[in-house]
Amino acid sequence: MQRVSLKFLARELGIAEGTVSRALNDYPDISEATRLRVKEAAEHYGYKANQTARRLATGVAEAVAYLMPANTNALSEPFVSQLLEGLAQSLAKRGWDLLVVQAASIEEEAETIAKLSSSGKVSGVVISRPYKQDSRIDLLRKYKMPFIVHGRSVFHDDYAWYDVDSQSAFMDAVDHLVSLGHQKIGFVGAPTYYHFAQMRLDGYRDGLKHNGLGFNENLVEIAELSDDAGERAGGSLLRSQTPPTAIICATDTQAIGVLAAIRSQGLEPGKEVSVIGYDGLAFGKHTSPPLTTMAQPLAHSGRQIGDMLLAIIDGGNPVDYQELRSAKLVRRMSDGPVRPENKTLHEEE
Amino acid sequence: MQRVSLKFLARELGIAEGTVSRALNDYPDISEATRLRVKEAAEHYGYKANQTARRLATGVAEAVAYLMPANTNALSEPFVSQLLEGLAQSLAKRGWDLLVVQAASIEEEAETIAKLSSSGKVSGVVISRPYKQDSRIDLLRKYKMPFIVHGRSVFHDDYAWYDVDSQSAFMDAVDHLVSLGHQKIGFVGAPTYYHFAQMRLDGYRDGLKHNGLGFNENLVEIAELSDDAGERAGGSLLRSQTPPTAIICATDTQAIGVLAAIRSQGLEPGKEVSVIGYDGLAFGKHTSPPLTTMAQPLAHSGRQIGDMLLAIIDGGNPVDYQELRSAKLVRRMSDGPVRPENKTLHEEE
DNA sequence: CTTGATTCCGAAAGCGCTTTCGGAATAGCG
DNA sequence: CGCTATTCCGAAAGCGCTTTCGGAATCAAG
Repeated sequence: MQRVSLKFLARELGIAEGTVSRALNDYPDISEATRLRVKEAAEHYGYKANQTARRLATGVAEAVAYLMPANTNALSEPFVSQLLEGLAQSLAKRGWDLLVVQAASIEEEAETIAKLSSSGKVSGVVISRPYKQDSRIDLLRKYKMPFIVHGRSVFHDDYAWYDVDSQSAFMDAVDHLVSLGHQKIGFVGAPTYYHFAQMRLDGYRDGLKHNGLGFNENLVEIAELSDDAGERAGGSLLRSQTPPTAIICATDTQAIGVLAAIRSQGLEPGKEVSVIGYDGLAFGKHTSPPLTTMAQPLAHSGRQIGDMLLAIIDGGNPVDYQELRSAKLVRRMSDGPVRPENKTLHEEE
Repeated sequence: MQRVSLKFLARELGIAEGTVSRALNDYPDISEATRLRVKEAAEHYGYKANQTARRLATGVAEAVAYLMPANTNALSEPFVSQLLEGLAQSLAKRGWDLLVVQAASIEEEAETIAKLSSSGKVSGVVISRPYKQDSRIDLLRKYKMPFIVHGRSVFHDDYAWYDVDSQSAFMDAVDHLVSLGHQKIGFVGAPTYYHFAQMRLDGYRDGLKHNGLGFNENLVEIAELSDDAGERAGGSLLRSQTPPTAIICATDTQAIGVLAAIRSQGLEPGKEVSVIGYDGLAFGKHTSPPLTTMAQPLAHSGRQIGDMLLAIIDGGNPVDYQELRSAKLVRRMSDGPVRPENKTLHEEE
């Protein structure tokens, strides 16, 4: 495959291989004249350094890995392709590669990371959606592998991360609902081994307290990250003795399930029961009704994360690379003022 | 990073490096005894071959690349993460890597491919959504790089591909609509430089003919692959002199735009105007009304594609790896029997 | 013109693995 | 027991590149 090698170029130019290499890499001990000569020849013959050989010689992998979340489902992970896109772009500026690796299961993630760092095929990794205590983080640290976490774990002081402040986002969501007159605000959360889930729950509690509302555990349900799970959780909230007039969900995916649950109770989401999601997923525009959500700015997060990782690989101190963005409310149609006590169905368009 | 090397193992065991290597790789000229001894030691010390070195020595990259579609948008490409997931799984069985590469623009795709094959860092590539004449395919062929196409181009006899028969899917969609009494069936297509777009359009025409219906070019609109574009296209169809009573869309993403267009004309999708999408995207369950669609079986397409690619890299004849799946109608709520001439609005729940 | 400092390049030693080749040790045969 | 097959392993040559080291050639300075 590799037609023109260093050796070929060297022979062609009548100079030593090492010289060609140094010329190409702008070593200062090469005269301007031969540097030019070499570069021209390289251009002319279409020389591309064999990356594998270079890697072996230099010991730098020129590649980073993205650890795919173990059990993804298309509905809940639209962020993956965006993230990848941004990452790839960021790395491309340096000619580095992006590897996508996936552990077969949670248990194998440790092994996957071990293999990744001992094989030396990447010089950095990024992981998504950490748990409260994430063994992946410990491992990465132990192996001294540069990494950045897309999200945060409980103790996040000593590594690099990029996260959105979902805690205050959920406070904002509560504030918003309270300003609409809601008092009984339900919460559909995610499994709290995810730290983001804990933070969102905390944000919900904080919001309640901040508005002088009490925390009522009958008003919260924990559900998996799927529309179906959201629907079940929403249903049981609605069927409780004191059903909420508004429900905040940890993710948009769950929220659309809640929308369905509300409808199946014969209630109208956005009118009789408000719901607010989190993520700002594009398809929320097309749900029924369109989903009000706390949108996170995932536009260029991939690129951002890539740049941060590169900086750390270059020797930057991970602690200097901790970035907290904030989400903002995008109102669509699933939230509205609280209704009078006596619930009525289907009375108006 | 790499603590234990071949050399280390060899010294530890008091045998030659080459012997260790051959033992590990199950060469027949190694006695069972030493093979065991070596493997145990490897296990014990946690030896992992340095992949870079191995690649350089063997000349096989042990990696394949996925060429990300140039301008993705989260709504239209939920398939990417699924595909990647399957690909990664398939490759993992062999310990190979999955690279994700993205060309900055269409123009640079050629260069990207050239670089990919001359750098020797991958032994195969997969591309998605080919054009009718796709220069990427020509290039890949020219470089003798094993590849598989996710989709097909016009001339698809001599390379490997995995595709869904959208042409007959669209015939089926027309059949279905006709059986519901529809005669004026509109079509929102995709730009026909995509071959899939052409095939879907053809399928639509075939379906019309098959049902004795004439092709009326006023009933077809071509739109980009986005919800907004779909909405515009749907709107102009609806505002024409002979508005369709049903609209088939080349993609689900466009279809949800069409749903919106119908509503904004004061019409009720699924009742007054039927719409059928294509893709079977999960979020179609949550649109309003839930989207009827021709679902493609993308469940394990990634794994399938990975296996095919591996087979070709192993020397398989690409022509033997052409796989055509079929899509099937999943009825949700956006299709229904044709309404009487005089359109009435909002008359029933 | 000699000497010491510079500039520039060739030679060679790796990086960690694979693979070929040849030969020592062992086995099989007459 | 001598001879040819086998079995098994050590040695060494790469893979294509980087990087160190030293020396030839050029320069500046005395």
